Amino acid sequence: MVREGQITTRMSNIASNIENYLKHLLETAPGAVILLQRKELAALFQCVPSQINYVLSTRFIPEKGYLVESRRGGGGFLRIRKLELSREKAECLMTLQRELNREGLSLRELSGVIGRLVDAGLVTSREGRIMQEAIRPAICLVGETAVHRCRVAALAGMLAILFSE
Amino acid sequence: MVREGQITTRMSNIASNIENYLKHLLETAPGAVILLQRKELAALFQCVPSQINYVLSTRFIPEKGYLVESRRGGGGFLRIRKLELSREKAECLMTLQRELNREGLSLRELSGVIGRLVDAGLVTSREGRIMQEAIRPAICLVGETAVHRCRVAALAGMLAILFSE
DNA sequence: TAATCTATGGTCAGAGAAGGTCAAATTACA
DNA sequence: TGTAATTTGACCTTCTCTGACCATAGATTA
Repeated sequence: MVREGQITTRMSNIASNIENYLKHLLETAPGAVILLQRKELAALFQCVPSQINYVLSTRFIPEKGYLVESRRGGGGFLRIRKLELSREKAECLMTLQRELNREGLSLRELSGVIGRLVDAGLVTSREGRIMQEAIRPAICLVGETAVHRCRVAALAGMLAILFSE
Repeated sequence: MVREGQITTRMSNIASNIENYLKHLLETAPGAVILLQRKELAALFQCVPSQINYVLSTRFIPEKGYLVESRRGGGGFLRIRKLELSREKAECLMTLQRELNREGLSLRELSGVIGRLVDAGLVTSREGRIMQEAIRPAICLVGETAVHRCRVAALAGMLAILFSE
């Protein structure tokens, strides 16, 4: 459980080097967006490509204010975006997301987070319903294709909300 | 994931280049209809003719609001039309929802459905971004099993979207 | 008119080009 | 020394590109 500012010793592992490199790129990038290729980045740091995924999945997550998109196949890419948030918003977001990562968080509690956003006027009630639908547990999500099925179910539910108005 | 039209930068591949070219033509074409020949387009982009079919069948599909007609033989042609979908007609999209459970539906296709809703004015662009985030494959699911993490990741991503505005 | 020729576009399977996932092995740290 | 973070590679999925072969429309000719 490493927190910024507590690190006194080494930063000399590949993951941190890549992290720093990407953050530097993001700082100087117009729009705080960078576009790159996994294998090139891996080649640059002389590591296996999956190392890049490790870095992205541990350092460039929404909780930390980053959004990552990607595409496979020829012309594939990774796009990393740094969200530019005001101080208050960033803090509020942090708080909420810290809450999300607590262990054993129930669906009801997730749902509660959305409810509070609506109450606070940060999210319209319609947006709130869309989000509720997105996290509603879809029945029959057994097996390995669970994640994709989860997405399909979420989208189907969101469509239902949208069309019910 | 990637929603066409929101992309600001992209890795270059032939398919995307052709896609952009055609969309540009469509934007400036009276009646949102263009008429062209497969082999000429292929020659323009220095690719095999079937590449054109690939682009048409992956990017200019009804789900994304395009209609393609063609004719073979001498004087053959391709006609591509961008459909104007009125809000009233949007109930057609209900069919899409029925098709969401079709096997082999890719994330891009799911994403395309959302894009279509935005285009149709059924969904605000902000709502669209929320929804895109909800179906994006959580890149932070490494080594975890899955569905609940997926929901948490989706909500985290949606929060990030909401706070970035 | 029927047969044939020629100019198009269509289909499909396979190769190639990315990125994604998982779990075991290793390393760093408290 | 035990736990968490990192590193790696085998294997998977998705997207793109190509070419051989197919189908059709219109023009030409017998």
